[in-house]
Amino acid sequence: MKGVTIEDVAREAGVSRQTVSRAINNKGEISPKTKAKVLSAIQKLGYTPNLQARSMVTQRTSTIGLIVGDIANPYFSSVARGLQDIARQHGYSVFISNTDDNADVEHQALKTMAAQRVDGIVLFSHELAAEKLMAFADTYRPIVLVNRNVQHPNIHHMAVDHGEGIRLAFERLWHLGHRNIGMLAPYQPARADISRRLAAFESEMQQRGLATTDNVVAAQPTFDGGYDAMLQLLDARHDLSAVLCYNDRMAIGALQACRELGRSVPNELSIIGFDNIRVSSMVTPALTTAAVDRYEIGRLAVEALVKLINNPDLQLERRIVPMSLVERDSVAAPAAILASNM
Amino acid sequence: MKGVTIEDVAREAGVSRQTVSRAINNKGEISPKTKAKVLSAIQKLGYTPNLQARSMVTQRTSTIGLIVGDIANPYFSSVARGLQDIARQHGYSVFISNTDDNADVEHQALKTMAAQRVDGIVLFSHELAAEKLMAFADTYRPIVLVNRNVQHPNIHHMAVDHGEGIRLAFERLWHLGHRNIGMLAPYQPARADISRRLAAFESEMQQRGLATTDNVVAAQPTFDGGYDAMLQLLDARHDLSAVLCYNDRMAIGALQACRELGRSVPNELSIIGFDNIRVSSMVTPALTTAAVDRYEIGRLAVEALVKLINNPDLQLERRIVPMSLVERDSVAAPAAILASNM
DNA sequence: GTGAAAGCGCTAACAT
DNA sequence: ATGTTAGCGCTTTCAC
Repeated sequence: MKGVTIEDVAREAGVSRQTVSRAINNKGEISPKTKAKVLSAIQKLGYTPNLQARSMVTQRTSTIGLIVGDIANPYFSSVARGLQDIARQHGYSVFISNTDDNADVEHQALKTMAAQRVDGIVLFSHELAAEKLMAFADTYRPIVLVNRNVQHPNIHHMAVDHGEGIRLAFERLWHLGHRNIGMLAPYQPARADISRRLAAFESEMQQRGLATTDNVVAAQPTFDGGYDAMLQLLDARHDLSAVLCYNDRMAIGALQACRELGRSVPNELSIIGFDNIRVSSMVTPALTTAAVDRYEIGRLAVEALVKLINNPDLQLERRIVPMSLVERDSVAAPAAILASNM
Repeated sequence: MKGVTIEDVAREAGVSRQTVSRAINNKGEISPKTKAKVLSAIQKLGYTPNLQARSMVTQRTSTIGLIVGDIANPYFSSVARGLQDIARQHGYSVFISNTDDNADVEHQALKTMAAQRVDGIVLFSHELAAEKLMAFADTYRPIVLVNRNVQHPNIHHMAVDHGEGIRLAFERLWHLGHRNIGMLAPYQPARADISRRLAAFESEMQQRGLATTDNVVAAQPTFDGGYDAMLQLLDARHDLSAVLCYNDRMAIGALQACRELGRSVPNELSIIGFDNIRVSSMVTPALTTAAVDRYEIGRLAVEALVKLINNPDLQLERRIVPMSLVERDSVAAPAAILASNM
């Protein structure tokens, strides 16, 4: 443990503590000569300012908190990376806490962040009751809440536009000439991300005067779910030329089903996933998929947070994180079109 | 921002600050009645102790630092999760910092941790010069250094035994009856993990009187490297019944090569990877692979650290993290043996 | 341009 | 069993 304090530096340099403080923080008037003297004393003694002590008086800790479900989840770890990079650029260190989407743990994590007096919090929380969250926000500094809506002056919002991902995917298919498009998705109206993706699909279809009977199959959002649903869908609708999937795991299951059925992807059938998980680029054919830039989520969140820390009264617009379509090898023009071009 | 201090609580409860402190920390004598009074005042005011202020006097911050190459790397994010879970059990919050394996950034991260006065650091560092690391350790508290050896009283060690992973894999193959075993690995003597895995393989072979000519092929540690190397290896040695790979990516490339060659895995050929990356369980056949429990690395690291924080003079033995063989579907008894059993 | 005094919120040590 | 005093390391305010 190092015991070098500002006092030691002051003595070494033959000045007062305040002068050392000025040299460190580039604040107030100080002669270049004195400053150099102080800096060399700091160097000599290996002094590192004690941020805890500083924060006692400035009421700022230069720390922020990130609360996620599970940092081992690649989604969150990418968000964390983006957040940390930008936080560091702004001079903040970051505390990370995992909740496993448990309400009590979420609450506990918030309290721990408060005890550490972090300057702001980026929060992924689905479980904590809105009133508890609001009660916490009453007593605390800015919070950036992601993918959830709880109105409070200290809570600012960021969200992924799930519908946009589906729209991008749909438009790509439409543009290529697909007219018989199906979708594989779980049926859970309570889950916002699921219902939004599904609603976006139905809305795209209806806008183009396409019927949505028989071309949506519900299943678990897993590899097996996608596999089973795909068999079922192709059985009901032989004419389908493209299938959208709620997530990549289902899409990869669907790919497997096509392989076993001998339906070539993308030549006979185009498949699009959602999320861009790691495996998506490794399956054959590599999966085209709609995705958010997760690093970008972290970046945007911390930039909003820093603004709010520096200006607590600011009211930021709900920020929508853009999505994009990662184009790989599971999508092509429908076979009919290809044939007519020959 | 909440302004409730211990003073406010004391006034509300009609006691002194010290009594409040005692109630919070369960230290010293305090009558149950007073304690209850204080606790209810805390509740009423929504008081949260200021850890920064506490740490000023206790010289403990209840924080630890984790410095890794990249938290978005699933390896590190699993380590981080294990570390955070156990840290929380011990009452520590954790700062995480990424270095991208850059020496300057590693140094910077250490300095930031020092400025935050973390009580201890778990460090993954390959690049920072040993002398700079030692100079830092001179001035600081306990450091647990993973997979690297820098002798210093404040630095304690933990390492993955790469050789053990290969030994486990080799023994499994041997036990099944394999006698013609090859290996795919990069050739980079400077990288400790590579040379240890290779050395372990050669040592296992020699111990059993097996020649190691022609059955090791060097290649990049990638999917393509594994693919190419496998073609080369099978061309040179038609009799091979099993192949060990430096990592899973090479192994998955090797799997692909076998598929194209029409050599069935595991019936004609057994393949074992190393690391247990996510995809390993998703390829066909699912890959048998040697792996460290990454969560366990985090757990062990923080437990060592906590011991050291509580007893700075302790000198801990270098801790070896156990490996295990994750058995899936890419390994079977050699074809010859299966045939003779029919 | 520099220094002295005050105080951030808390606990250790001593007093009562 | 409870209160008082002092001080952790720093910056802010106000003198000089």
